[in-house]
Amino acid sequence: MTDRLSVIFSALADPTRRAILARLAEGEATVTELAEPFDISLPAISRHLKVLEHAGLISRGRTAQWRTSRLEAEPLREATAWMERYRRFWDENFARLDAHLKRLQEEKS
Amino acid sequence: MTDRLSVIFSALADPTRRAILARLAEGEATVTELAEPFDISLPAISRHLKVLEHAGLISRGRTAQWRTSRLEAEPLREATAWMERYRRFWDENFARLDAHLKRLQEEKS
DNA sequence: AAGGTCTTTAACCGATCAGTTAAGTAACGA
DNA sequence: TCGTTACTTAACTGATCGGTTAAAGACCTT
Repeated sequence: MTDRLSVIFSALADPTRRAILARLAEGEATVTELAEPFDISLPAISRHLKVLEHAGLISRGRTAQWRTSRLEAEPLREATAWMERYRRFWDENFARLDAHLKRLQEEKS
Repeated sequence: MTDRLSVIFSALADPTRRAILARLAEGEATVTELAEPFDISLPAISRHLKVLEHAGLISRGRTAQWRTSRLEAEPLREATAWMERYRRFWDENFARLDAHLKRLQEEKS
């Protein structure tokens, strides 16, 4: 389980970690702020953050004694890209949508 | 870890299971066929299939002594939908793309 | 009914996971 | 320098995970 996608998906497999990401979508936050909504200890949160950081889903900074976390969604793009391969299996309008996206691509160039 | 998304993401967190899904994208297959590329025992594959089935990522049928698996990508749609919330954090062209998709929606109605 | 093929279940094992408490580290403020 | 706030590391625990081998089902063929 050393590959990138596995690390990303298993980071996302935990509801606490997904909730942390949701919170971070609203802006940077310190460890204590992130811990506040949960009924688990700070060390537990600290390790969740380490998992998210390891997956590249957050980056961390230090300001005085506070360690701030910041959302980095690039891994989500990778995970989404992997799933896109299966889009035709669920999306009836895939062909149409695909055409639109292709058009958009062409517009850009 | 009883929620649907967690079950889906942890099913996807294993490379063997993702490879099985990739194989199934090419069509239905029996357990032995699915096991063939891997260097692990049949019971191990059998349990991977149970995990995928439990996540709703495959459905299974019986034909004589063969149990065929079939890709069901709906959970991938759900997972993608969850990640979409973060799209603006990675996709520079999100606004533009979003506009296009909205236009597509309106066309449909 | 007996034997063969395909698959699952059971029992076990070592590793990893998510949590705990207790102790350690880092930076500030008096 | 001492105390306080913020966070991490260490050591432990019980549960889950991914694999194994051995035995049990399920269905076909003869």
